[in-house]
Amino acid sequence: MTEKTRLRFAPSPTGPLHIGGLRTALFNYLYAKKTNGELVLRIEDTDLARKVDKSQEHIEQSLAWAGINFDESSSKGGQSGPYNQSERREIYKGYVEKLIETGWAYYAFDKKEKLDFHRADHEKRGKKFIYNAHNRLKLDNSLSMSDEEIKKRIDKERFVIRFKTPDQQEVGFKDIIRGEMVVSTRDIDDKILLKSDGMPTYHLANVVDDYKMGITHVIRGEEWLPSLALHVLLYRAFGWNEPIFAHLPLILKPTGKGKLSKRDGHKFGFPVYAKNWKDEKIYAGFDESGFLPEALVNYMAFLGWSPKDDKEIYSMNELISDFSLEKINKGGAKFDPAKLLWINSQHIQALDLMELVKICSNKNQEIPKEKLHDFIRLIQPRMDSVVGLKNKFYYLFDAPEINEEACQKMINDEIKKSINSFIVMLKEKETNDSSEIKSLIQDSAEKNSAKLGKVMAFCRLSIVGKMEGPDVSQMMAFIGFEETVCRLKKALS
RNA sequence: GGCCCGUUCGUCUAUCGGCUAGGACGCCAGGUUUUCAUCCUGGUAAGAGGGGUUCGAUUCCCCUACGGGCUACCA
Repeated sequence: MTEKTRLRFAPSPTGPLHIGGLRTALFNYLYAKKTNGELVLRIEDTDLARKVDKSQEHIEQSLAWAGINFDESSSKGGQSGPYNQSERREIYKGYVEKLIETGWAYYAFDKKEKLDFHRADHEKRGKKFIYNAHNRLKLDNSLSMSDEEIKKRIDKERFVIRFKTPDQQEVGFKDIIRGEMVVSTRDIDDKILLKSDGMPTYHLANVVDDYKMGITHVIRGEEWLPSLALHVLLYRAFGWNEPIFAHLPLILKPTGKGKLSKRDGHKFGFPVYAKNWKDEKIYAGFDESGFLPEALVNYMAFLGWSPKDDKEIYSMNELISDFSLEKINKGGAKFDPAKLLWINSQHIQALDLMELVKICSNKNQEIPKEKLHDFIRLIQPRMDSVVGLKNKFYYLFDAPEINEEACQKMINDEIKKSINSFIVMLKEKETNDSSEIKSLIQDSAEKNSAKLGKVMAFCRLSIVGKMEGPDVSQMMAFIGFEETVCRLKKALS
């Protein structure tokens, strides 16, 4: 029983990797690491028509950015390859033939139009057309044909291979998150296993690959729960032990209801992708929007999972050590951009200054390199994003517009005198040292019997244009005494 | 429509029959900083509804409501 755990993340390359997929990948990664197991990246590209160029690349880059590393994948190699399902046709073909031999599958020649008609017709009468024991003998398949006829037809006709769902049977199985479940085969149809283009459907490919790749735990989204019974039946038809299943709750839209979709990010004004995705438009990624990968990972882990205690700010390694499948909950979780931002700010605050400077350096090219270090030191406590810094703290680079009304309101004779004497002292001293500047302000306020708080406030208004920003004397030191004098004079006039 | 899954403060969640229902984000108020932010302290606010089971139900069971997922030669 000391079998090594093996997990997999198996996205389909039909577009960019969004946060739901990333969260599934993360939970697989966390559990694999937690149990000293292995993680496989498998690409489920069996639908040629829906395959999107650059998608696989985007998926791999996103995962790498988030710090989710794989032991085996198409780019990394491994013992269980190939890792793209499109390269595994022969494997599936072999297994599906076994199913035919053992009577678990059969050929079907039904035309799509005919099936569509049955479905529409049933719906009209308030019924549900289901292709299984209920009516399969009335349809165009190999179940009522001689071997000879079957051979003849598969030689010249397009066909699919369907699973022969057992009749009226209760299938029992277990999901780690939901517990025991029972489904009647009456409600399961004879799913297509092999499509007419020779490609497997998800159900077949998934089961075969999970078996062939030695997967011990399948952690995937809740949207797969309805087909779990089918998958279990497939394992049993092959005579294989099924892995342990865990179906994760869905990530929902922040407002209203429903599964968070790819378009929602655009609609609500926050990213849903790890990294930018370009097609006709550019869809923002968390990376390019100023989120730290550790922060996103931290937030995602809390969407559907919680630790034993109240700790909330986690590094990846801490997540690994505290993670457990048992603490995953059942209900869907709404995506909350405000909380993500807070977690991001917490991770930024915890960062070493040099490291933060390095990160910001790449993402804020418009800020002169020689100023970056002092700038970041100044603003770190009020950062919640690592991009758009110059825009947010523009007054540290360019003189802001003077708010005359506010200046008028605030000023009086004592303050005016204090500021003037401060200007004189500053010009004389020519200092850019913040503590020296601070004592100059104090001196000038004292000499003119002005309240230091008021003088400070007026300085702030002059430097920033409004009542925000870092410490006054530190800002003055940053913009330099000449610029400081200039802004103060402007505010006085 | 059918099948499946779910439902605790606005949001993420704790509670595994004893609850004055705890924490975090957000919001509000105060404090620290003779300035701003960080930070600290406090406040706000919840177990969908109805039946059972039980000495006792947020917790277990049933029904209803609501939400979601699936229902393709998509994954």
